[in-house]
Amino acid sequence: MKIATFNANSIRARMDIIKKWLLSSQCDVLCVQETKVQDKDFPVSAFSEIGYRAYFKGQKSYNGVAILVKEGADVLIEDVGFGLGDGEDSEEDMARSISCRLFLNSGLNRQKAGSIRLINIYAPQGREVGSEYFEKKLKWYARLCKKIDAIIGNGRGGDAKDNRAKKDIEEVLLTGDFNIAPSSIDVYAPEKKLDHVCYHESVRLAFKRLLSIGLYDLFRRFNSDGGQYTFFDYRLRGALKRGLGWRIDHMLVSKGLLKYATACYIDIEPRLWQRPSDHTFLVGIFSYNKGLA
Amino acid sequence: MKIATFNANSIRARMDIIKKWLLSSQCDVLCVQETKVQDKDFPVSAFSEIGYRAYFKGQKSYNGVAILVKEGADVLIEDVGFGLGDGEDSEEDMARSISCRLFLNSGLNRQKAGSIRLINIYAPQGREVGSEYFEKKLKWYARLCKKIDAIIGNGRGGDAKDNRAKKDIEEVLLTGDFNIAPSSIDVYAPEKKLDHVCYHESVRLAFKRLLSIGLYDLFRRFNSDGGQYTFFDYRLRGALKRGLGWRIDHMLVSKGLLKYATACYIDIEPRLWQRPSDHTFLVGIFSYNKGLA
DNA sequence: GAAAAAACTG
DNA sequence: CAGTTTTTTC
Repeated sequence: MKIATFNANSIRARMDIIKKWLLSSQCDVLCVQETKVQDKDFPVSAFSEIGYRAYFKGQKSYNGVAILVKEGADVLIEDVGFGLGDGEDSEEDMARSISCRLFLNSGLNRQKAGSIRLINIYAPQGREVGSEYFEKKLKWYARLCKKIDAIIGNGRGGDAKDNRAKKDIEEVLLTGDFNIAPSSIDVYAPEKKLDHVCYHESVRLAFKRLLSIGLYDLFRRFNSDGGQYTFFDYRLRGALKRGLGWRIDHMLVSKGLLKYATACYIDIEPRLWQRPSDHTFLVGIFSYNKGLA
Repeated sequence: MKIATFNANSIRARMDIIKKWLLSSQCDVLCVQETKVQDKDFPVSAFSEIGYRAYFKGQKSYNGVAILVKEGADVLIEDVGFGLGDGEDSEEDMARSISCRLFLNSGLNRQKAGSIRLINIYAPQGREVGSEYFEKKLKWYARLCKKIDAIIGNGRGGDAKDNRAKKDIEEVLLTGDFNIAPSSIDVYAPEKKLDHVCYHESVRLAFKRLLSIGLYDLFRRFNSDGGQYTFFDYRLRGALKRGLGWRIDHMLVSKGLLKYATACYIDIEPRLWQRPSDHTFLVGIFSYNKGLA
C-alpha cells in the first residue's frame, strides 16, 4: 500500500499537479493539507473522475485538509472525523486535522490486516516565536500528543469520546505538514533558524514528545542523510537547486505499523513541475508480506 | 487595406485572441483600446514576432490605446501623437487617444494615395448621467469634435499645434470605442436606456455633431439593420445569443475617404472564442481601385 | 462577469 | 513568490 502526504497550498490551484501525480504514482491514499477551499467548492468530481474518493473539511481562504482514497484499492475507510476531538477545537482546528480508521485488505482478510488510525494534520505555523499564534501552536501539539497517547493506549484509558472499544484501535499513522524541522539536518541553516517558529527548541521538543510516546519518524528509518527537504520557500529563488529547504512534512507510525513499512521517500519531481506547490510529496509504502516474512 | 478596431479589455489578457485574429484576418492596421498596461509592460515582442509593429500609450490599470501595423504592408505611419493635443489633456486623456498620419501605398505612389489622419479613441464611459465623469465625457467629445473640425478644415484655421501645412492633411479616419450607441437600433432596449451614459440624448447629440462636421458612420453605409452590436456585457449571461448588446465601437470617415470604402462589418466570431473581451472587432476595408473605377 | 490592484498570509 | 480576498472599474 502506498500512502503519501502533500501540502497543496490550494488544492484548486494544484489540480493538474495532484491529478498527474496520482495517476503516475498509483497512490492508494493521499493526505492533503492547505486545501484552502470551503467544502461546497471542493473539487469532488475532478477526483472521482480519476478514481479517487475524497474526505475533507476546509475554510474559505486558509487551512483545510483532505484524504483522497483510490476507489477499488484494498483500502477501507471508516469513522472519519475532524479536529482533535477533545472538545477544545476551534473552527480553524476543525480544518487542521482529519482522521479515520484505515483497513488494509491487501490479499488478507480484514481481521488479520487490522486497522490503523490515520491522522492527517496541518499544524499551525506560529507566525513568530512568542506570539499568541506560537503559543497556540504549542498548545495544539500538546493536545495532539495527548490524543495520540490515548489512541496508542499508553495510559489506562482509551479515547473516551470514541465509541469503539480500545482493542479495535491498534496502530497509528500520523502524517501531514507538521511545521517542524525535527533536527539540525532537516533545515538548511539551522544555526540561523533557532528563533524560527518551525525550528525553535520548543517545537522540536514537541516533535520529540510524539516520538517518546511510541511514534517513529518513518523517513528517518530509511534515510539518515541531511538536506532531504519537503518544503522550499517560493520567495528564495533557486531554493531547490541551492538546497534551501525544510523537512517539515512527516509520516510518523506506531511500532506495530513500523514493521510493515518497506520504504519512505520524498518525491522531489512535482516541485519542479509547472505551477508547483512550495511543498512536495512524502511517500510511505507498507507491505504485509514484509511483516509476515 | 483592412483596418479594424477592438476594445481588448486588457491587451495582455487578450493576446491569444488578438494574435489569432490578426493571423487569420491579415489585417493591416488594428486599433486597440483598454490595453490596461503601462508602456514598460506592453507586449511589443509578442506582436513583432507575428509581424506587427506597435504604437501605444497606457496607464497602470485603466485606459490605454494602441495601433498595430502589419510590417511590410503598404502602409506608412508618421506623426504619432497622444491625447487630443489641445493643451487640455490630463494624464488619463493621453491614454485615451492615439493619432497618426497613415499613408496608403497599395500599388499607387504615395503622392496619389495621399494621407489619412487616423485617430484611435477610447472615449470616457461616464459612469452615471449627471456625474462629474459624465460631464467630463461630454467635454471630451466637445474637444474631440473641435479637433476633427480643425483637421478637416471646415473653419479657416488648421491645427495650430501641427507643424505641417493644412494641405497635407486630407482625410480623417476616426475609430475606436466611442461609448455611444448612436441610435435606437444600436442598443437592445433603447427605451430603457434613455438615462444610460452610452445612450443619453446628450451623447447621441455629441455623435451627431461629429457627423455634422463631415464624418460618416461607415458601418451604416453598408448595413442598415438594427441589432448589429460590437459590445455584449459579461454580466448578462447569454447576451450574444439573446441579442443583448450595444453598437458603441465605430469607424467614422471623412467624405474623401468614404468613396474608397468597400466594406464595413462586425466580426462577431472572436466574442465566441475562449476568454473573450466583452467587445468584438469592427472591420473596414478600403480600396483605391474602387475610387478609381 | 471579468480584469487589475492592493492587502494579507505563508 | 504564489496563493485568496477585497475593491474598483466597466
